Amino acid sequence: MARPRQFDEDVVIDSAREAFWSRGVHATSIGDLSEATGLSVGSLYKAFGSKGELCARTLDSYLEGGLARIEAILTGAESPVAGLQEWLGWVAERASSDGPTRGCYAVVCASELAATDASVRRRLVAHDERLRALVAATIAAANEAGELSGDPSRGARLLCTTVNGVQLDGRKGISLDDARATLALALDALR
Amino acid sequence: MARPRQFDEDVVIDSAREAFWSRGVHATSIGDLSEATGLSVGSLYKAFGSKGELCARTLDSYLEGGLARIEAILTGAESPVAGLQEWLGWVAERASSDGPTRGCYAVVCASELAATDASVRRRLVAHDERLRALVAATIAAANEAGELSGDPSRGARLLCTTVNGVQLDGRKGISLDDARATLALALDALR
DNA sequence: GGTGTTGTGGAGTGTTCGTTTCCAAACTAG
DNA sequence: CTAGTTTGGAAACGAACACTCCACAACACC
Repeated sequence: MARPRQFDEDVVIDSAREAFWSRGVHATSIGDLSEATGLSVGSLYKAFGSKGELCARTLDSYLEGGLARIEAILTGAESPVAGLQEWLGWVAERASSDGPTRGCYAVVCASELAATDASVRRRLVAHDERLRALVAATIAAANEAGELSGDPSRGARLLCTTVNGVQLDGRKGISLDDARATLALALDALR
Repeated sequence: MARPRQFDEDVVIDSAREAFWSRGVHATSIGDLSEATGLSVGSLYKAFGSKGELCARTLDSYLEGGLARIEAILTGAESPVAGLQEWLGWVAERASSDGPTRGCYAVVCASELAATDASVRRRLVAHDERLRALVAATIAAANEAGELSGDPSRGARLLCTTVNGVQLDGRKGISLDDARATLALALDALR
């Protein structure tokens, strides 16, 4: 009954996230977003309401996609420990690629927004809990298989925290080898 | 020969850091800084040149003070491992105190500025290296004493990365017990 | 093909930003 | 006391910000 959209919302969200990610959230202006997405300022506002809401959308899709990806890795591997290793390897590659402007988008949002924006903080905390639960379940399965030992929930916390730390290192620049070695050592702590 | 300053530069820097820390660097305006420090806008500019330079000063003094503190803890303890434990305990307390607006100031600067400001990045990388060297030396000493084993430089990287991760967790909110347990587990990986 | 509805994009909104300027007050040295 | 210098602070600057509005274009429906 009316003119259809000329853009794919998901594509726009991905482009916007790229912009937020590389420059930082506060340092990215609406003009930057317009340039990055190819949409005019007016269209951005009509589609997403505000800069904050657009940012929230980019974070949500990032978290959701990441969690699904991790779940696929963990459940698709040959053994629980192999799954964990594959996940950590994937993290190491992400953290060390593309120079110092990368790291984890959630980490960027956490340190820039979590202190002032309660809804972002809630989102991040909820995601952390889901991820930790996922990892803890995998560790528990590895324990049953005799591959690991120790408290799954504490182990999950160590792994997730170290993963975040490595991604923060990635923001400052870290080599693939260093990232891999650090994460492997953290996994060793659970044996 | 002229009117003396009515403020202590170090006190002003500390106040400015508090403001940057709680609100985020980009989200803190000159007006906020003027209110936090008690100095007028003009005086701030006369004394520090620009917002960026003032921020750099707050980061430098933070890094320097932190490193000195850690060195004192590590060298003043009864044994190398006791020193590491004391350091990690101190980190856990800092990360879990004062609600979700804390965490590590260096982490805030890293994720907000490191991607775009090369001089900040260099500063942070240099500090990381000095801290890792300090920790690696302590681990090496612990190895000699038979308290720990394994490669000191990799162990230092794990500890420092996990410390940063815990401080990032602190930004989102973490309990003292969780912070302590996570760091203790990381230290266990070096046994 | 006309009609109605929605998407689009650019010009324009008021606000706030970081920064500068200016001047009077405050203080020291002689 | 006086001359000389620096501080402190209010007002003002242009630029950039997030956001709005409106005329027009593009399509679905009848």
